[in-house]
Amino acid sequence: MVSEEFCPSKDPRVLLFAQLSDTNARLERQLDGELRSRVELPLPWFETLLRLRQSPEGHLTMSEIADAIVHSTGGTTRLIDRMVEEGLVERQACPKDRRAIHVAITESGNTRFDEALGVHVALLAELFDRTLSVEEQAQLESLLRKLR
Amino acid sequence: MVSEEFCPSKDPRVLLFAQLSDTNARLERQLDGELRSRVELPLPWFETLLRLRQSPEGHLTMSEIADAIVHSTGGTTRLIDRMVEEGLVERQACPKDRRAIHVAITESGNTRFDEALGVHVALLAELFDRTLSVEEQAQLESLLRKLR
DNA sequence: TCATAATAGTTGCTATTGCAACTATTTGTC
DNA sequence: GACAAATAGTTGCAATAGCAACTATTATGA
Repeated sequence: MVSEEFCPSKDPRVLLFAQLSDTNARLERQLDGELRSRVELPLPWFETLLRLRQSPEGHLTMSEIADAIVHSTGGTTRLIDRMVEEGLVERQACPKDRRAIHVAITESGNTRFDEALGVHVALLAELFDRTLSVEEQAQLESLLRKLR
Repeated sequence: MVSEEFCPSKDPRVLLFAQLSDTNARLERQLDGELRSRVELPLPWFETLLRLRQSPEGHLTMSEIADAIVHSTGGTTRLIDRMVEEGLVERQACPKDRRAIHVAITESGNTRFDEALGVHVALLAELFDRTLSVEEQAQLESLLRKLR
């Protein structure tokens, strides 16, 4: 029995972080499960493909991917290894810097990603629209962006 | 080059989830690093101790912990194994249900947690207060709670 | 220019986690 | 009360990720 009058474990910032972490963990778990069972694409693969799609050049270096998906570079090497093996992305030489490697989506990767995106958007629409208005969603996005 | 006019990978809900996931990942990474280097307590251990502290009874069952920290029960078993080995928590028989196990913080666990909480709160204060007003922090917490 | 430092990526090793199968106990139903 | 179903927890196994050490290439600067 440790509860006291003044309890820093109930500091509003501690609770805010706990809420952020918890909400995100549940969301990611659900999305990951859905993506795996419906299109056999783990969430980290999906996120990687998403970033590649969002990139104007159509490719990213290993380090850019690592930063975008918040992985170590070592972890990213293995992740891309697996995705290459599955034929979703390919490594290309970077003409400007021979240390660097461009990772680009393949045709097959584009197809798989489109399927996955459908599942992803459908589930997000379901979850977000059920609990938050469009204005609240925008507000939440804005607050998170500030925080980052 | 895959960018098109109409691009569902820029759907506001996709961007909101990306923002949530990214913000959380960076925060967790920083907190984990800080907790490990300053008090040698990985973030999942900290979160477990936090939940135990917040619990009115002073103890939780394995399943309650698993749910609280969003882990599988198998993963939670191992996590608690390691924490027991480190002397931070202990397993106690549950008098009401012989299948269940009560996990409680030890004295040593309380001490370690208090140190960790100091580090945790300091870093959160730094990060949150630099980017968000108190009202915004409350607003963010409220939106996340709704979403969960 | 040449040496030094910084950067990009990979690899060996280890730690953590999830899933599915399993045991033990409790609950529900007839 | 007895059997089936549900629940609590653990374990074997495999997958994923991080860290530190390493190679290769590029940038810096005396």
